[in-house]
Amino acid sequence: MVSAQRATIQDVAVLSGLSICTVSRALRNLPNVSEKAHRKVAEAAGKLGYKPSSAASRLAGGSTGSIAIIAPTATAWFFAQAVESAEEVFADGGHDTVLVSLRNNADVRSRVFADLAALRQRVDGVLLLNVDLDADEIDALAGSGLAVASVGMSAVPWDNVGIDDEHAAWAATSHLLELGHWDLAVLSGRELGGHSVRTSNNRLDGFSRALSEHDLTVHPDLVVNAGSSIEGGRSAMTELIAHRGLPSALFADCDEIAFGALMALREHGLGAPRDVSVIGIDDHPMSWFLGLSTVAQPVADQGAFAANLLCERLQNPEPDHPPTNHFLDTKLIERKTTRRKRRTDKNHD
Amino acid sequence: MVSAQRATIQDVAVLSGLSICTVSRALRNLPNVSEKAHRKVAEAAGKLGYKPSSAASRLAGGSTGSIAIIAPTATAWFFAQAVESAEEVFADGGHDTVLVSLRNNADVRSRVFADLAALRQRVDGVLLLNVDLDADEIDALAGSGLAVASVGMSAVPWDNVGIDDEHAAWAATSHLLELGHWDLAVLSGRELGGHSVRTSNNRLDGFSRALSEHDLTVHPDLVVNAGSSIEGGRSAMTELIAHRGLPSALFADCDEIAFGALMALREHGLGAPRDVSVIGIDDHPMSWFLGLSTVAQPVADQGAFAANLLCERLQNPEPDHPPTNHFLDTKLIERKTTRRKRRTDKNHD
DNA sequence: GGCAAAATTGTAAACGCTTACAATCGCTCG
DNA sequence: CGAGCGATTGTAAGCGTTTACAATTTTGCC
Repeated sequence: MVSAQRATIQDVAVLSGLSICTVSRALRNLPNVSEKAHRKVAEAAGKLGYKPSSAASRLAGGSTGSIAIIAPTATAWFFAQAVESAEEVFADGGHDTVLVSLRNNADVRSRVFADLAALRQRVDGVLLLNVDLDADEIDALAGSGLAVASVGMSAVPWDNVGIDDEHAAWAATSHLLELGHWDLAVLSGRELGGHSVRTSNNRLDGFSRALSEHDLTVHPDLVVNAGSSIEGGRSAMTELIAHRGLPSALFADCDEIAFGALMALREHGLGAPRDVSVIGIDDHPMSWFLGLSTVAQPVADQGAFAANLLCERLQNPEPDHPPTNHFLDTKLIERKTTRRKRRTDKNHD
Repeated sequence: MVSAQRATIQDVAVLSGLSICTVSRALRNLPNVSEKAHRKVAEAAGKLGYKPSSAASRLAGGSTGSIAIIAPTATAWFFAQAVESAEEVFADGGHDTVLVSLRNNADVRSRVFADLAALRQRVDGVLLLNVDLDADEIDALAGSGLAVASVGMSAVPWDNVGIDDEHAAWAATSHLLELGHWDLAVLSGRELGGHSVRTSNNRLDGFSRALSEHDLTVHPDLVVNAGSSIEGGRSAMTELIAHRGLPSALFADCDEIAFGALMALREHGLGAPRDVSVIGIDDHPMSWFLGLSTVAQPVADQGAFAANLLCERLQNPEPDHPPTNHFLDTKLIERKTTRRKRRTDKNHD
């Protein structure tokens, strides 16, 4: 079957008794190929174990056979999950996935978006994970000829899937508020190495809304940037304690930040919920163990869903049905790091 | 500078007043190009913002400009770290990185290794992360024309970097033994979806050696497979407790497994070190917080180091200096989940 | 049965690069 | 001063696809 040398479309053409051109069309399911030709080509290709050369295809203007996943970082739990699930979908669809980590670095990010033509040359599409693009970048991407889908974005001219971040944060914050806490701090992940994170901004909005519904306003001293990692949460919490003192309750942008915050508390001889109530978002596998209250979100589903959307667009590029936006459900999980504020709780002023 | 249309080598040739061929050679630093030609080409290329088309290059037999990272899974902490650090090195070296997750799945794995020619067509090299290859696969890879480097392998005909897994496990186990524990169980990650994991096998060896140095032997009932995740550790521990009862101490193949084990203990109303001493390997960011004793290893360094080795091989393929094998240091960190066995400790038989 | 239109198939020219091989250049040396 | 040689540069033939466009076959209808 499979010879030492890779079979080319030429071989398939000869074996099937058709021209290269017809073979090419049959292989890509283009119209104007007879049933019979289709069969012959399929058979010949199968017999030869033929796989098209993505290099040649790409060079001639066809598809590249690969898709880029662009993520702010690859190490955070959320991204690792989303990347893996998307990679699986891509692989099953016959696409290679090229991983582009922005490494929380503004330079890297601008370099990537500065030369979309270069990217276009190497991949057919892009899956964006929680990258906060400005209007120009959105336009550039949309007009680049690349198929695009995203996770955790909004108001973008392509398919998107995510959760309602504003709502999730609102739910988490409201939970705190309903427990009687009013001196709330946020450990936000909205800024990461010079570029902002869409979801975190939305979560911050949800946080403010919950506050204002209780006639409270968010005090700048009480929102501190924490990156999006355990370490980030730890140092942000340390900073918060040092500069501002302990709040009554804490909303962490994601569970990993919350973990870091819990660590910092422990380092100060403090704990949740005794000294502060703490809530996160994610439902990381460790959260149950730590008793962390959180808002659960389906992460792998988001990655896979968006990846599927992208694959579909790639398969039939014609039908210009408008971009869709999907929200997956989240759920408040009350565990042990949040509790009703007591009169005896320490609290300044 | 940069026109709407991408500059081709042709454009550079015209602008520099040289032939395409000379430009091509100059760009790739091949011999037999005069100093002057070099300068002219560099200048023209710079002015045009020229970037070679990887598709064309690849098709014509040149490099593809990308490197594959093959990992058993992309979600485990170790792999996410290693992938990110390697990706950074590759990106800085001008390579795209295509991520191939074996998804803990034997089928996926054999599909990948069955058609290395296909892979060769799409990437210049491969970075293997803890994939346990059999002799045939090693030969196939080594003879595929792909540049190869690996993390966590050994006895392979290409550059490798890792830690001394056998020693790390020996150190962890010896620590347990020295604390007076002799009824030891292992939560091993050596089998993952039908293919084995090199490092875990080595760690198991280290475990046995430590045991035999104390005139103990490993009992089959006491090594249970745990995959390589928190969930895996949790269910493995649950199984261990159910089928065999609590051991005196536990060596977990990695910290995540240990986390899972701690969870399972908690679910049974048990805890470490009160009811079992537990130690892992990694020094995951959460380990400090949980007081997990462990053997720390530098993960990002391993990924970056191996990636650099691979890039170097790619840059000058000629010098056939033999493959190198690098061991990075590990360090036993004694925290709170391990303690001296007491006479009052529960223990069957 | 014959003709136009529609459907199918084939021809050949890109796509942008690498690389044998040929051509040229500049020297050295007898 | 010219042959001869090595260093440099150029020519042109691929690499394996895609895709206008042309050629051919089939189909529908009168």
